[in-house]
Amino acid sequence: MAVESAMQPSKVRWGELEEDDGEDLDFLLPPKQVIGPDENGIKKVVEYKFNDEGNKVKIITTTRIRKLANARLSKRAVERRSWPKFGDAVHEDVGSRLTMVSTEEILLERPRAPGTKQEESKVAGDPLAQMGKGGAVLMVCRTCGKKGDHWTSRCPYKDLAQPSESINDRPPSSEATAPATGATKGAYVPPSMRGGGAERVGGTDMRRRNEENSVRVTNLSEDTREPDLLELFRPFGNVSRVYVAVDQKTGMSRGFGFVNFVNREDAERAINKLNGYGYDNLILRVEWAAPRSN
DNA sequence: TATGAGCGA
Repeated sequence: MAVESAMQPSKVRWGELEEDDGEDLDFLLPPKQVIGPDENGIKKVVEYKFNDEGNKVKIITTTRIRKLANARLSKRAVERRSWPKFGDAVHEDVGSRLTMVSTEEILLERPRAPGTKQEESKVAGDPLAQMGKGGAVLMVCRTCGKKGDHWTSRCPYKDLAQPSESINDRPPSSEATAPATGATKGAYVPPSMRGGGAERVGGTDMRRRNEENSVRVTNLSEDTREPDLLELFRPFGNVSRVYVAVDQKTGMSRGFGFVNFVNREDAERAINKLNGYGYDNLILRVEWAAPRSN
C-alpha cells in the first residue's frame, strides 16, 4: 500500500521517461544495414529514423577507415616503429606492438590523505635523514646518532648529560612503587596500584590522565607528525603524550602541537634546548603550554 | 595562522 505506491516512481528511471513521450515506433523501420568496409576502406551505415515531424528519414553514414599503411602518421610516430624493443618488451613476443602493460611496481607516495595517521609519516624511515632533502646524508651526529640532520657540534642534545632517568626505564615494581602485596618481579603494575595502592606517585595523582608538564610546540613544518615530535622530544625524558593539531577537513597539520612530559624538569630542559631549534627548515618555538581551554 | 580528541556515566 502506502509503501508500494511510494516506491513505484523510483522504479522508473528518468532516462527512460523521455522515450515514453510519443510511442516508440522504431520497430516499423527497416533494420540498420552496414555495408563494407570495401577495399578502399569505405564503410556505409544505412539506418532509418523518424524525425521530429514523425516522418521516416533515411540516414546514410559513410566512413573511411584509414589503412594503417596509408595513414598519415606523424614523423615521430613512424620513427618509433623502427625502434628496437626495450624494457619488458625485449623478453616478450609482442609482435609489432609498441606498447606494453608494465608490471613494474610503482609506489605512489601520497601526501597525507585525510584520515590517514602517523604510520604513514616520516617515522617509517629515518625522519631526520629525510629532512636533509637532497643534501648529503653523510652527516652523522655522534651524540644522538641521527643522520643527515646536524653535525655533532650542532646536536640539540649534545650537552644533555643523559636523558634523565625516566620512569619507563625503571622496572615498574621498584621498592617505591611495588604493591604491598609483593607481586612477582617484572609483573606489570598499573599506575593506580603503584605505591601500595596510594594514588600519589611523585606528588602526582596518577589516576588522572597526565595533562601535566605540557609543552606547546609551534612553527612546525606542515609535514611534521606526532612520531616526529616524539623523536625530537624523547631524548629529554619520558614523554607521556604527543599531539599535533590537524585540520579535520584538510588533514593538514596546523603547524603546532603539544608534548607532555612525565617529569617537569625534562620538559623544562626540552624547552630550553629546542626552543629556537631549526627543524625541517623552520625555527621551532617551544614553551610551556597554557592549560587547554576546554 | 597558531593553545589539542573523544569516550559516556
